[in-house]
Amino acid sequence: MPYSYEYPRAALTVDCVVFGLDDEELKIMLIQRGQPPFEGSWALPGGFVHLEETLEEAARRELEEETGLHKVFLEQLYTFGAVDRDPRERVVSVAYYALVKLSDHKVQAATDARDAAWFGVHDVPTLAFDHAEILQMALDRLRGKLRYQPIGFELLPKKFTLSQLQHLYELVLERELDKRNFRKKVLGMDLLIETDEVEQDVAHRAARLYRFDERKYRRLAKAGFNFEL
Amino acid sequence: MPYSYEYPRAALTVDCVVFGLDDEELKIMLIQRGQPPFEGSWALPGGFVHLEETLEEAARRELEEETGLHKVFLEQLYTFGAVDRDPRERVVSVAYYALVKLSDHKVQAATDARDAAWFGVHDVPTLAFDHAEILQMALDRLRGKLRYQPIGFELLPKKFTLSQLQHLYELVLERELDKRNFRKKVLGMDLLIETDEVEQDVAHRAARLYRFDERKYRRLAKAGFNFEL
DNA sequence: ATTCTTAGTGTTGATTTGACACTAAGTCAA
DNA sequence: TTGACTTAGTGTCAAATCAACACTAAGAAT
Repeated sequence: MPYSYEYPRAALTVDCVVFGLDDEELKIMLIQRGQPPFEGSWALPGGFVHLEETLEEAARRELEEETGLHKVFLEQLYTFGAVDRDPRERVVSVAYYALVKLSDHKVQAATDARDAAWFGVHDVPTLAFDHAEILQMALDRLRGKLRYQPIGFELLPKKFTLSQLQHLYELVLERELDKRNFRKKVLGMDLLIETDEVEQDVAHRAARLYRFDERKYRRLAKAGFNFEL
Repeated sequence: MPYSYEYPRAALTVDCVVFGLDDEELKIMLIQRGQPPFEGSWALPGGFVHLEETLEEAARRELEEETGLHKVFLEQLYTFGAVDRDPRERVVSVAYYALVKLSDHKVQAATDARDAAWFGVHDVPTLAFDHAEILQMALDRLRGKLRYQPIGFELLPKKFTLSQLQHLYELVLERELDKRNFRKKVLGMDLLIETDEVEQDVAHRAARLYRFDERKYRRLAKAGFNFEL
C-alpha cells in the first residue's frame, strides 16, 4: 500500500449519464457490473479519477474505455457525496451527463461491449449505488437545459429534419408541441442552416435537412444571448 | 502516516462563496489565509471534507468554523478539478454558494474573525488558488437563478419592503427595473404576504413590510411551478 | 390515377411585456 | 404650521409574444 496520507481520504470517481436518441425514445447507456458490490447490476459508466487528469478528462476516459464513446457533448452535473453511497468505503462521485448522436455510435455500442446496453429512460432496471438518483437529476437537468439552450442538436445527426428536432423536444419534455409554432420559433432563432439536401429513403414527401450553426451559436452565447425555446 | 491506499488519492475540499446584501452592494465574505500557500492572500472560506460528513455538512461546518455563519441558504455550485489548482498536490474542491441575511449576521462577522471580511463583489482583491474562477461562476449562477426562482429573499431580512427587494434584484442583475412593473410581477406571483407593519426610522413615507411565503413556495415548487421574474 | 403519409406554411385573438408620470404619506427645517 | 423634500404606491396603452388552429404540397406505393 504505497500511498499514505496523514488524514483519511475519500475515493473520487466520475459517473456518466449518457443520453442517446432512438427513433422512438430517449435512451441512456448502462453497463453491467462485473464485480461486487452490486455484481451483475446495471450501473452508470464511470470509474476512479486519476491524479494526472482533470475530472472531465476522467469522465471522457471512462466513457471511452467502457462504452467506446468519444468526442461527445459532456457537461458536469452534480457531485454526490452521501456518506454511505458506496458500501465499501467513502466514495465521492462527480457526475457528468453526455449527449451522443446515436446514429453515429450505434455500431460501437452494439459490437464493443457485451456488458453495455441502451435502455429507454422509462424502462431502466434497478441501478447500483445511488445511480437512480443521479439519473433522475440528469433528466431534470436535460429538460431544464433544453428549454433555454440549443443543446438538443447534440442528440441528432449532423443533418436533420425539423420534424426530427421537434420529435426530440417532445420526447425530452414529455409533451406535444405545435408544429407551426415550433418551426417558427426554432427558425426564428436563426441558428439553423438550410442545406440543399432532403432526407432519403422515406416513403413519403422527403423533408429538408438542416444543420446547426455551431459557430454562430458560440458567438452569440458568449455575448450572453438567450435561446429560450 | 497512518492512512494508506493502493492508488494515490486527491484531497477533497469544499469552498463556499458567501453572498450578503449590504444597503449599497452585493458582498462576499473572504478570509485571509494564515498559512502557505498563498499566505496572507484572501480566499474563499473552505476546507477538507471529513470522511463521516456529507459534502454539504462539510461546507456548513467550515462556514461555521471560519466565519461563524450557520443556518444559511446553501447550494452546490460546481466541482473544480484542474490538476494544478493547488500547488502542493492534487486537490479537488466542491464549491457551494451561500446566501445570508447580512442584517442578521453583521455582528458576528465583525467580532468573530479578524481574518474574515466582506468585500463588494466589484471590489474583490486577488484571490488564492482558482477562487476567482469559482467566484465568477457563483455570480453567474446567482444571476441566472434569481431570474426564475424566488431565491433573493434569502438575502433580505424576514420582513422587507418591495423597494428593498427591487433594489436587490437591481444589484444582482446589474440593471434597473421599472418600479411598477416589478411590483406588479412580484405581487402577481402571490408569494408575498403583506404584514400590518411598516418600516421604521426612515425620513420619509414608510413602506409596507412583506414576508416571503416559504411554505407556499415549497408546495408550488414541488408541483413544478415556474417563478420567472 | 388514386391513395397514403408526412412536409410545409399564416392568421388571429389572447396574453404578456415594457414604457411611462403622477398623487400620497410622512419627515424635516424654516 | 407650512412648505419642501423624499420615497411609497398606483394604471394605461401600445407592442411583442404566444397559443390555437387546418389546409395544400410533394413524393411513394399500389
